Amino acid sequence: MLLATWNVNSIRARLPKVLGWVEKRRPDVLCLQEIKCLDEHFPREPFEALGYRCVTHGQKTYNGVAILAREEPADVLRGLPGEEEAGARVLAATVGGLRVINAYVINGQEVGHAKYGNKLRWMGVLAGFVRGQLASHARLALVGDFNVTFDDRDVYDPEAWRERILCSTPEREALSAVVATGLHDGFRRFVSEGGHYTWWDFRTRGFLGNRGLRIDHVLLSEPALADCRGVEIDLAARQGEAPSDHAPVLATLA
DNA sequence: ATGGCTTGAGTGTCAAGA
Repeated sequence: MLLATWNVNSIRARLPKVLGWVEKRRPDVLCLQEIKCLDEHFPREPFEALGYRCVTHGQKTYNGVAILAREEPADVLRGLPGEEEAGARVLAATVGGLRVINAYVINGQEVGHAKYGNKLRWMGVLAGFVRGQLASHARLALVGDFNVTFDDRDVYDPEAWRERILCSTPEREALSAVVATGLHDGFRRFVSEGGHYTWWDFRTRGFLGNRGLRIDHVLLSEPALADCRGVEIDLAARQGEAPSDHAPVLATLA
Protein backbone atom coordinates (compact mmCIF):
# COMPACT_ATOMS: atom_id res chain seq x y z
CA MET A 1 0.00 0.00 0.00
CA LEU A 2 1.21 3.46 -0.92
CA LEU A 3 0.11 6.06 1.66
CA ALA A 4 0.69 9.75 0.92
CA THR A 5 0.16 13.10 2.60
CA TRP A 6 0.27 16.52 0.91
CA ASN A 7 -0.58 20.05 1.98
CA VAL A 8 -1.83 21.30 -1.40
CA ASN A 9 -2.56 24.92 -0.39
CA SER A 10 -5.99 25.03 -2.14
CA ILE A 11 -7.25 21.95 -4.04
CA ARG A 12 -8.97 24.10 -6.67
CA ALA A 13 -5.87 26.19 -7.40
CA ARG A 14 -3.78 22.97 -7.45
CA LEU A 15 -6.20 20.67 -9.30
CA PRO A 16 -4.20 19.96 -12.49
CA LYS A 17 -1.03 19.50 -10.45
CA VAL A 18 -2.62 17.07 -7.98
CA LEU A 19 -4.50 15.13 -10.70
CA GLY A 20 -1.32 14.69 -12.72
CA TRP A 21 0.58 13.57 -9.62
CA VAL A 22 -2.12 11.05 -8.63
CA GLU A 23 -2.14 9.62 -12.16
CA LYS A 24 1.64 9.23 -12.02
CA ARG A 25 2.13 7.92 -8.47
CA ARG A 26 -1.19 6.09 -8.01
CA PRO A 27 -1.23 6.23 -4.18
CA ASP A 28 -3.72 3.89 -2.49
CA VAL A 29 -4.47 6.56 0.09
CA LEU A 30 -3.84 10.30 -0.27
CA CYS A 31 -4.38 12.66 2.66
CA LEU A 32 -4.74 16.32 1.67
CA GLN A 33 -4.50 19.38 3.88
CA GLU A 34 -5.54 22.98 3.23
CA ILE A 35 -8.11 22.11 0.58
CA LYS A 36 -9.61 25.55 1.36
CA CYS A 37 -13.13 24.74 0.16
CA LEU A 38 -16.48 23.53 1.38
CA ASP A 39 -17.33 19.84 0.94
CA GLU A 40 -19.74 20.67 -1.92
CA HIS A 41 -16.97 22.50 -3.81
CA PHE A 42 -14.38 19.71 -3.64
CA PRO A 43 -13.63 18.59 -7.23
CA ARG A 44 -14.48 14.93 -6.62
CA GLU A 45 -15.47 13.99 -10.18
CA PRO A 46 -11.99 14.11 -11.76
CA PHE A 47 -10.59 12.02 -8.89
CA GLU A 48 -13.46 9.54 -9.13
CA ALA A 49 -12.68 9.23 -12.83
CA LEU A 50 -9.20 8.07 -11.81
CA GLY A 51 -10.73 5.44 -9.50
CA TYR A 52 -10.68 7.28 -6.17
CA ARG A 53 -13.29 7.78 -3.48
CA CYS A 54 -13.19 11.20 -1.80
CA VAL A 55 -14.02 11.86 1.84
CA THR A 56 -13.81 15.50 2.86
CA HIS A 57 -13.99 17.71 5.92
CA GLY A 58 -14.02 21.09 4.26
CA GLN A 59 -14.23 24.73 5.25
CA LYS A 60 -14.60 27.96 3.29
CA THR A 61 -11.30 29.80 2.56
CA TYR A 62 -9.12 28.18 5.24
CA ASN A 63 -8.00 24.74 6.40
CA GLY A 64 -9.98 21.71 5.23
CA VAL A 65 -8.77 18.10 4.92
CA ALA A 66 -9.61 15.20 2.60
CA ILE A 67 -8.83 11.52 2.22
CA LEU A 68 -8.75 10.05 -1.29
CA ALA A 69 -8.60 6.26 -1.52
CA ARG A 70 -8.89 3.53 -4.11
CA GLU A 71 -11.26 1.64 -1.83
CA GLU A 72 -14.18 3.02 0.16
CA PRO A 73 -12.99 4.62 3.42
CA ALA A 74 -14.88 3.21 6.43
CA ASP A 75 -15.73 4.50 9.93
CA VAL A 76 -15.16 8.13 8.94
CA LEU A 77 -14.72 10.69 11.73
CA ARG A 78 -14.70 14.43 11.04
CA GLY A 79 -12.98 16.84 13.40
CA LEU A 80 -11.50 16.65 16.88
CA PRO A 81 -14.40 16.36 19.33
CA GLY A 82 -14.91 19.70 21.10
CA GLU A 83 -12.49 21.56 18.81
CA GLU A 84 -14.90 22.86 16.17
CA GLU A 85 -13.69 26.43 16.81
CA ALA A 86 -10.22 25.57 15.48
CA GLY A 87 -11.60 24.80 12.00
CA ALA A 88 -11.66 21.67 9.82
CA ARG A 89 -8.32 20.05 10.61
CA VAL A 90 -8.79 16.35 11.35
CA LEU A 91 -10.29 13.50 9.32
CA ALA A 92 -10.03 9.82 10.21
CA ALA A 93 -11.00 6.73 8.20
CA THR A 94 -10.12 3.05 7.87
CA VAL A 95 -8.73 1.93 4.51
CA GLY A 96 -7.30 -1.51 3.73
CA GLY A 97 -7.04 -2.49 7.40
CA LEU A 98 -5.16 0.70 8.25
CA ARG A 99 -6.62 3.39 10.49
CA VAL A 100 -5.64 6.67 8.84
CA ILE A 101 -5.78 9.98 10.73
CA ASN A 102 -5.22 13.05 8.57
CA ALA A 103 -4.26 16.16 10.56
CA TYR A 104 -3.57 19.81 9.77
CA VAL A 105 -2.06 21.27 12.92
CA ILE A 106 -2.62 24.94 13.83
CA ASN A 107 0.25 27.14 12.57
CA GLY A 108 0.50 29.27 15.72
CA GLN A 109 1.77 32.43 13.96
CA GLU A 110 4.43 33.36 16.53
CA VAL A 111 5.78 32.05 19.82
CA GLY A 112 3.73 33.66 22.61
CA HIS A 113 0.80 34.61 20.35
CA ALA A 114 -2.68 33.49 21.46
CA LYS A 115 -2.71 31.18 18.42
CA TYR A 116 0.53 29.60 19.67
CA GLY A 117 -1.04 28.76 23.04
CA ASN A 118 -4.04 27.34 21.20
CA LYS A 119 -1.72 25.25 19.00
CA LEU A 120 -0.04 23.65 22.03
CA ARG A 121 -3.37 23.00 23.73
CA TRP A 122 -4.92 21.61 20.52
CA MET A 123 -1.98 19.23 20.04
CA GLY A 124 -2.70 17.88 23.52
CA VAL A 125 -6.28 17.18 22.46
CA LEU A 126 -4.95 15.50 19.30
CA ALA A 127 -2.72 13.25 21.44
CA GLY A 128 -5.75 12.19 23.48
CA PHE A 129 -7.73 11.48 20.31
CA VAL A 130 -4.89 9.38 18.87
CA ARG A 131 -4.58 7.43 22.14
CA GLY A 132 -8.27 6.58 21.91
CA GLN A 133 -8.00 5.54 18.26
CA LEU A 134 -4.97 3.33 19.00
CA ALA A 135 -6.99 1.49 21.68
CA SER A 136 -9.26 0.09 18.97
CA HIS A 137 -6.93 0.26 15.91
CA ALA A 138 -3.46 -1.21 16.42
CA ARG A 139 -2.49 -0.65 12.78
CA LEU A 140 -2.59 3.14 12.54
CA ALA A 141 -0.99 6.01 10.63
CA LEU A 142 -1.23 9.64 11.75
CA VAL A 143 -0.16 11.79 8.82
CA GLY A 144 -0.32 15.41 7.77
CA ASP A 145 1.06 18.90 8.20
CA PHE A 146 2.14 19.16 11.84
CA ASN A 147 3.67 22.63 11.55
CA VAL A 148 6.42 21.43 13.92
CA THR A 149 9.99 20.21 13.31
CA PHE A 150 11.22 17.27 15.41
CA ASP A 151 14.76 18.58 15.89
CA ASP A 152 17.46 20.73 14.27
CA ARG A 153 18.07 18.17 11.51
CA ASP A 154 14.67 19.26 10.17
CA VAL A 155 15.72 22.92 9.90
CA TYR A 156 17.95 24.47 7.18
CA ASP A 157 19.25 27.19 9.53
CA PRO A 158 18.75 26.00 13.12
CA GLU A 159 20.30 29.10 14.70
CA ALA A 160 18.05 31.49 12.77
CA TRP A 161 15.01 29.40 13.74
CA ARG A 162 16.04 28.81 17.38
CA GLU A 163 12.89 28.89 19.60
CA ARG A 164 10.90 30.40 16.77
CA ILE A 165 7.52 29.22 15.51
CA LEU A 166 7.61 25.62 14.14
CA CYS A 167 10.86 24.99 16.04
CA SER A 168 10.26 26.00 19.66
CA THR A 169 10.86 23.55 22.51
CA PRO A 170 7.20 23.54 23.70
CA GLU A 171 6.03 22.72 20.16
CA ARG A 172 8.57 19.91 19.87
CA GLU A 173 7.48 18.59 23.28
CA ALA A 174 3.84 18.68 22.16
CA LEU A 175 4.77 16.72 19.02
CA SER A 176 6.74 14.23 21.15
CA ALA A 177 3.66 13.79 23.34
CA VAL A 178 1.63 12.91 20.24
CA VAL A 179 4.29 10.40 19.17
CA ALA A 180 4.50 9.00 22.73
CA THR A 181 0.95 7.63 22.39
CA GLY A 182 2.64 4.76 20.53
CA LEU A 183 3.85 6.11 17.21
CA HIS A 184 7.16 6.46 15.34
CA ASP A 185 8.47 9.01 12.85
CA GLY A 186 8.40 6.90 9.68
CA PHE A 187 10.95 9.02 7.83
CA ARG A 188 13.55 8.67 10.61
CA ARG A 189 13.19 4.87 10.44
CA PHE A 190 15.09 5.13 7.15
CA VAL A 191 17.00 8.44 7.09
CA SER A 192 19.03 9.88 9.95
CA GLU A 193 20.87 12.82 8.36
CA GLY A 194 19.45 16.33 8.16
CA GLY A 195 18.76 18.40 5.06
CA HIS A 196 15.49 16.68 4.09
CA TYR A 197 12.55 19.07 4.08
CA THR A 198 8.87 19.14 3.14
CA TRP A 199 8.18 22.91 3.08
CA TRP A 200 10.04 25.85 1.53
CA ASP A 201 8.99 29.52 1.78
CA PHE A 202 7.60 31.06 -1.41
CA ARG A 203 8.74 34.52 -0.38
CA THR A 204 12.45 33.81 -0.06
CA ARG A 205 12.36 31.31 -2.96
CA GLY A 206 13.53 28.82 -0.37
CA PHE A 207 13.26 25.79 -2.63
CA LEU A 208 16.04 27.04 -4.92
CA GLY A 209 18.59 26.86 -2.11
CA ASN A 210 16.88 23.99 -0.24
CA ARG A 211 16.15 26.41 2.58
CA GLY A 212 13.32 24.42 4.08
CA LEU A 213 11.78 22.72 7.08
CA ARG A 214 10.51 19.18 7.63
CA ILE A 215 7.06 19.73 9.12
CA ASP A 216 4.94 17.15 7.23
CA HIS A 217 5.12 13.75 8.86
CA VAL A 218 4.04 10.11 8.60
CA LEU A 219 3.72 8.74 12.14
CA LEU A 220 3.19 4.98 12.36
CA SER A 221 2.10 2.62 15.14
CA GLU A 222 4.36 -0.41 15.83
CA PRO A 223 2.44 -2.83 13.57
CA ALA A 224 2.32 -0.26 10.76
CA LEU A 225 6.01 0.56 11.15
CA ALA A 226 6.86 -3.14 10.94
CA ASP A 227 5.18 -3.14 7.49
CA CYS A 228 6.84 0.07 6.33
CA ARG A 229 9.33 -0.43 3.49
CA GLY A 230 10.29 3.20 2.91
CA VAL A 231 9.32 6.86 3.26
CA GLU A 232 9.97 9.36 0.49
CA ILE A 233 9.64 13.13 0.09
CA ASP A 234 8.65 13.81 -3.54
CA LEU A 235 10.71 16.88 -4.43
CA ALA A 236 9.62 16.74 -8.08
CA ALA A 237 6.08 17.68 -7.02
CA ARG A 238 7.39 20.89 -5.42
CA GLN A 239 8.74 22.02 -8.81
CA GLY A 240 7.19 23.10 -12.10
CA GLU A 241 4.22 25.36 -12.74
CA ALA A 242 2.33 26.74 -9.70
CA PRO A 243 3.44 24.26 -7.03
CA SER A 244 2.21 24.11 -3.45
CA ASP A 245 4.76 25.32 -0.91
CA HIS A 246 4.77 21.76 0.51
CA ALA A 247 6.04 18.53 -1.06
CA PRO A 248 4.12 15.26 -0.68
CA VAL A 249 5.45 12.56 1.67
CA LEU A 250 4.85 8.91 0.70
CA ALA A 251 5.13 5.74 2.77
CA THR A 252 5.22 2.26 1.27
CA LEU A 253 3.53 -0.31 3.53
CA ALA A 254 3.55 -4.05 2.97
C1' DA B 1 13.74 45.26 6.60
C1' DT B 2 7.64 41.52 9.86
C1' DG B 3 9.49 42.31 3.65
C1' DG B 4 10.00 38.84 -0.16
C1' DC B 5 5.17 35.10 -2.45
C1' DT B 6 0.56 32.70 -2.92
C1' DT B 7 -4.37 32.05 -2.17
C1' DG B 8 -9.18 33.38 -1.22
C1' DA B 9 -12.24 36.81 -0.42
C1' DG B 10 -14.20 40.05 -3.93
C1' DT B 11 -12.86 44.81 -6.98
C1' DG B 12 -9.73 47.40 -2.42
C1' DT B 13 -6.59 45.36 -0.29
C1' DC B 14 -6.59 42.46 3.52
C1' DA B 15 -5.88 37.90 6.39
C1' DA B 16 -3.27 33.91 6.74
C1' DG B 17 0.14 30.87 5.78
C1' DA B 18 5.04 29.02 8.13
